Amino acid sequence: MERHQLLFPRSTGAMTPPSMAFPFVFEAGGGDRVHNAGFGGDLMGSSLHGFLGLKGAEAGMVPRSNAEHDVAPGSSACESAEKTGKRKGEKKIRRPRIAFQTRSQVDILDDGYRWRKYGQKAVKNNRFPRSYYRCTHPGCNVKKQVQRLTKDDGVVVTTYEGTHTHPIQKSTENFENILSQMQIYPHF
DNA sequence: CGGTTTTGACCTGCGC
DNA sequence: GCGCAGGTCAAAACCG
Repeated sequence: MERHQLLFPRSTGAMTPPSMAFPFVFEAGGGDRVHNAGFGGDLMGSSLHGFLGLKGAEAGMVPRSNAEHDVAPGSSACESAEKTGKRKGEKKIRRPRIAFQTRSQVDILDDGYRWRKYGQKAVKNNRFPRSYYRCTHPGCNVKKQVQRLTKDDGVVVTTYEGTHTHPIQKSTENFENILSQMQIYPHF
């Protein structure tokens, strides 16, 4: 698999079938600098309603078998507990996840939220480590994973998990440029 | 000095 | 049951 799948969880309540997933690649700034891109804000209200909002979404999981050796969503999310001190005995909470690719020289695209890195891990079948970030806003448990593709180190896969419970924290006007350059691949 | 990053250890789920 | 791989914690280091 080359392209990562972007999942738009629907409100149907049914598990989103893999066929609904489509790769989602946008390229920004000719691959030069992307770090001023920002999500959220107007984005949610216009072009991609619910992109990071994911209101009421539930599914968004890709079956492990579908992901094979690919990055992000295949990783079956152990994300077990909410890490409030204990890890065991809690049920699995599956949050909506969105994964997409960007072509960028930098790993971190600035989506307008503040993120704190809490881990980095080498993953199999990938030369590049995966980085784990959490939204620093109090009470907001949104996480994201960032990983560069082995096959194309110009491509960064970002996986968002969860819903921001607060407004975006800084201007996202740059991101609209990204959106306008966004490329959606209807098949993969 | 407060917030962020780094990094090794630890925990959990899954496949064999 | 065991080992592997992925995800998270937490202390120390780093930086503005």
